[in-house]
Amino acid sequence: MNQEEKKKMFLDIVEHLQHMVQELELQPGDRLPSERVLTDRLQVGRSSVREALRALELLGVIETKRGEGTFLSDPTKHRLVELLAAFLLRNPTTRQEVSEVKCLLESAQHTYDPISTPHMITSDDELDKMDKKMQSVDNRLLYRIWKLLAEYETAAKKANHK
Amino acid sequence: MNQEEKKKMFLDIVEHLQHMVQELELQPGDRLPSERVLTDRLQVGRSSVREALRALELLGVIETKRGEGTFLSDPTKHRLVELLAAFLLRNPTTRQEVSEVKCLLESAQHTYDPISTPHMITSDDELDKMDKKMQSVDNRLLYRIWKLLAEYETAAKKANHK
DNA sequence: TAAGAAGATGTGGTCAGACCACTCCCCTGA
DNA sequence: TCAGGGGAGTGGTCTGACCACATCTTCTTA
Repeated sequence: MNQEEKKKMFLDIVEHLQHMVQELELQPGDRLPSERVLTDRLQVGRSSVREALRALELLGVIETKRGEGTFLSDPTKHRLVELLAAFLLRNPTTRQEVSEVKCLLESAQHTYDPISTPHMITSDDELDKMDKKMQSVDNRLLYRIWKLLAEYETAAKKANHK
Repeated sequence: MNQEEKKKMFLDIVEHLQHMVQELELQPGDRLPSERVLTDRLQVGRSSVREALRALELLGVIETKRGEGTFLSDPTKHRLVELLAAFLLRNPTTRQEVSEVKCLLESAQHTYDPISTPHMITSDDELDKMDKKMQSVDNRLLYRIWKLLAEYETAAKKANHK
């Protein structure tokens, strides 16, 4: 049956906030409704609202200032990198791998060219092939980072087409 | 003065949990202490503990089962991408940066050579210069990933010398 | 004796209320 | 005019109280 109904409150609230940001077209720096207002509007306990807000804060999606309120934060301040690290570096990662990826990034300072976007991947099939190629490179860390970025790019593309 | 002290409780707890996982070498599927035990052990309110746990749950780091407990989940199942995507997608700069770094990593499949580790950085001074260079590349994501790896590398080196 | 029922215990889920610390703004009085 | 005080609003935290659910224990009964 519909055992899907039993979603957790704080997840509902996270979704609700996502929609709110989208529909009101809130910009970075804009203020969100206060915790008490949300509590009242959503008819849930304040603790549930806070659990949702704190989760988003950990992501770096929002910022809170005591005595002032909750604000949508600058998208460039997301914590993708730090959180990434917490996950990826927890897996067995050799220093060798870290050094290699680091050197690879350093090479960018010479070749960097924002204009050229060589060979954009378009089809799922193509993405699959690239995945296999990347996976075959003997550096798990490299692959994991790439994979994550690829997923992110895919998600971005979908949202854009919409 | 040290106004840095005023870190938020739930962030402290998140860190504490990260360390706990690391030091006890908990594996995916292992159970974490119950909310009440953590409350007692850390001498904080249960609500603060829950805010930290819910944040980690949103990330997919942990899973909770009512009546049973809180468990460390499979790191590959994190929900970083969907979550961040929902909020950050509309920022063209972010998207651009993701694509660029991804392409850069893809270039590795041709040039990859595990043996050559060109020009290992050794001194702090050298690291500083490289930092400035990387920072000047017009891609914040690239810089942040590099920075993180550099820090990791440094930490690993120290731990090794010790 | 063995199977089932009932209770005890422990866990996460949620809510309500109470303070605290801080920021902002308006209003008063010198 | 302007410096100061105080109220109102906001996030930060703690406590206690339930509920729903899972597991283990114990007791009852066939």
